[in-house]
Amino acid sequence: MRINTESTVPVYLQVANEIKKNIKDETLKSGDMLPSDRVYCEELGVSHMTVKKAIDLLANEGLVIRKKGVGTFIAEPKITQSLFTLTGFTGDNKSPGRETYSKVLNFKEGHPSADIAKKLMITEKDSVINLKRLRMINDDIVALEDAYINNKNKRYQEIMNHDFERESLYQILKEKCNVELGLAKETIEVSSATEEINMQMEVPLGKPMFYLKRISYNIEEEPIEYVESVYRADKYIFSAVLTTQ
Amino acid sequence: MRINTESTVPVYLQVANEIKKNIKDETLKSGDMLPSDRVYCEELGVSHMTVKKAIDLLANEGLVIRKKGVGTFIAEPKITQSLFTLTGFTGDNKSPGRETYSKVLNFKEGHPSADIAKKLMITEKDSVINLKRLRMINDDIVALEDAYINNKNKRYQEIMNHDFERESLYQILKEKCNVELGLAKETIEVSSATEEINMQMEVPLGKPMFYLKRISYNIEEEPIEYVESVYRADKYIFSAVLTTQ
DNA sequence: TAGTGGTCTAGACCACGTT
DNA sequence: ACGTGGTCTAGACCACTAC
Repeated sequence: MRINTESTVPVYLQVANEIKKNIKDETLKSGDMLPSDRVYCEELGVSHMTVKKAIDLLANEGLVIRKKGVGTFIAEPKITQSLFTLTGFTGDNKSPGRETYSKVLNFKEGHPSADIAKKLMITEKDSVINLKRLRMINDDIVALEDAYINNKNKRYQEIMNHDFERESLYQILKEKCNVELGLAKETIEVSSATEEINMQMEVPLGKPMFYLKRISYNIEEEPIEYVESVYRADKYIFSAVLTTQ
Repeated sequence: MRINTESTVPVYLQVANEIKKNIKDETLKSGDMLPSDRVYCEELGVSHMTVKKAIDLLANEGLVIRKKGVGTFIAEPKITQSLFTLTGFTGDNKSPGRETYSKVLNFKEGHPSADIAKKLMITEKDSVINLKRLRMINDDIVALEDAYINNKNKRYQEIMNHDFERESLYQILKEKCNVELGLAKETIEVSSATEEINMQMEVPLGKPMFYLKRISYNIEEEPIEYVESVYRADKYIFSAVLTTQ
């Protein structure tokens, strides 16, 4: 690997591109540890900050994973998840060699904020159930899901009797609450990891993340659920099937 | 604005959060110019690199726009585009006060690469039409679209007679080539701006971008078009309507 | 010419995980 | 204790834009 200091291409980009090539060539393979930042510094005659900027770029793209105090590793390929089915996380990711589970961070019944009430088309005096879960695949935290279920007239109180580390919310809604979900409206944008996300998802501050918002409706077109989710953009590819209508 | 050097929260994040607050408070409004990096340095007693890191974070989220040699400005709200309709860019963004147009970067008939041929289910000897366009909204470049149209047996040769700075590809396919599009399969991921994107879209290197890939099929389920697009993640929100099937 | 953001350095210190 | 990545500095130089 050589650096061309005459080039108009910034040094950090030249470094990033070289490492990218090695990943595509499979000179560096999934799981391999990269030489440390300091090694690159000496080898290329470049400063620490410049090497860091190069490798951080790759980390943001999900090509590489940085572990503080350990090293930098070539990442596994991204996970593809369908946007198009309402089966939720558990259903979407059931495939061999991939174990999915959840960690419940918050689970309680209460009253909605003005914002949530509006989205569920209920009042602030009605009941909602908040279920906040970390979503894991093979011990990696890949998403944080914060769901608010429209529990007007306590009709879905049954939900509180279940354990959502093991059970699927959609399945309980369907089988125990007789909810037939119709459609859902979703938005997807990119933002960077906040302090809260940094703490709870163990993701570096400022890393680009997918932010999804979804309102799910039953077949009577009544809003049942509002969810805000954050997915790791370095691990996820979303897929969708579009129609001409 | 004050910096707490005792805090475990990095200085650059404290700076970013303070500016974020000012944007949400509307102390700083859409279009306003921020104080320059150097002003923040002096005011906060912090180095250039640290201030830059803070403001770059906001730029990556699309809250702020940096213009070299000019200054940093509060951004307009993001644009929402539906994933769910196959009407394409022109159709999606037709709304009052928003003028959309395209700049053609490449438009020619030829033979596909092995990769493109496979996706269109044709051979490398068949004909494809490549149409590469910059997509603009009110003079801003918001996307780069690189489309390959399956022109096997030269059946859609008519396409070459049109001007796609003005006309819509989907409309020509429908009206002039009698193509009835059925469904399309799309994937969405996040990656960072390459050198090519930096040059053609006038976007800073390494900025997170949406990368979309789409294969569109006619109602006989024959692949008609393969498109790779790059959208500015700081300007776009995608929306979709999901069904239980 | 003056001011802006973008890149880069050489060195410092920290927090973390492994040994 | 050692090596890792993460943060920060003080200063340098560049390319770009506006005046």
